[in-house]
Amino acid sequence: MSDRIPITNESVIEELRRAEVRPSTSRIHVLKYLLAERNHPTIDQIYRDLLEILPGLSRTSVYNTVSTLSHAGLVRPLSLEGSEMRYDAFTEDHGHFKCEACGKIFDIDADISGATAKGLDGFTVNRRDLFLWGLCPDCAKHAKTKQS
Amino acid sequence: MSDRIPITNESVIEELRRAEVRPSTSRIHVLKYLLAERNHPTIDQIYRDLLEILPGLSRTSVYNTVSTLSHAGLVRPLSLEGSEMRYDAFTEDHGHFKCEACGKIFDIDADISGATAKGLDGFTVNRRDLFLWGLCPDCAKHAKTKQS
DNA sequence: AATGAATATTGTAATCATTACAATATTGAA
DNA sequence: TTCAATATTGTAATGATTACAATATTCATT
Repeated sequence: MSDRIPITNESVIEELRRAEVRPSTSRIHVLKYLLAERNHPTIDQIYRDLLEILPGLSRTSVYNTVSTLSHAGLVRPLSLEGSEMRYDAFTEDHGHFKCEACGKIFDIDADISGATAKGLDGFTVNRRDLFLWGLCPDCAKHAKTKQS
Repeated sequence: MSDRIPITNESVIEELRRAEVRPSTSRIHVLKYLLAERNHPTIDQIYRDLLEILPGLSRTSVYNTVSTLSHAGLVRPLSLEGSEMRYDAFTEDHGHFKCEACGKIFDIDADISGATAKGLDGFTVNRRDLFLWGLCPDCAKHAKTKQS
């Protein structure tokens, strides 16, 4: 999609420092992974993919890292179903579409900044997300006939 | 808030039949509970509260019931964080605000029907939800000074 | 009202994601 | 290079959810 600035270790380290997070090996790699892949992965996906680059990596470390990055505002946790959390390094306000057939998650650029709407006087909004569920174009095509 | 039509066992049974769901005891009580309380409860909350009325109730039964009701479109599962699912019997499109301090969930009537917006050609949208996180008025007041 | 096949519920035992925690290793300022 | 602060590891809990077999309930039909 949009491959703007190349994501280097150095640029990731800078981003971590800016957020006052110590740039340890796993933090650098996890954030870099999320920025590069944009795949809304689960902890396990991150763990398995990074294990090839960082042989000693532990699952717990991925949990800790992602938690640190989330608290620092560098990563946004997504909870589109009960089972597993997913993580997104794009923290500008945008929405997410989850295909109920293939499970893929798509970013959607709906404008939800205005959606703070009515009946929210006195509420402080820190984070917002628009979630849509349905069928992605590919799965919609295949399901045309055999709808459940 | 809006106590419109009184929720009777009979009205709930009718709603179940309309959705072609057999009105068993736990289904009637779970749906009635959700319609009456509007409290976005967890499975455990439903279980504990209904146990007083239905002494033999099992947690598994609440899981099954809520799953059946969800599939029938009578109940909407909410996943605002990783830990536990919550359930809402109001299936018209509306949003949810979760207070990060007290954990309470508020319904918000933001208009998200239009939010299907750009870049979604070919996508079929079945369900949508707008989630907001932040502080509710009460907690915002208390946190004025001691912000984390 | 009684019967019986289809379906729902129960309760226990898995499973799976996440967290707690103590031991070890790494980071970065001095 | 040294050292205190902090991060990572790995194992062992925890907590939500699911699988499943035994039992009970529902409801259409007698």
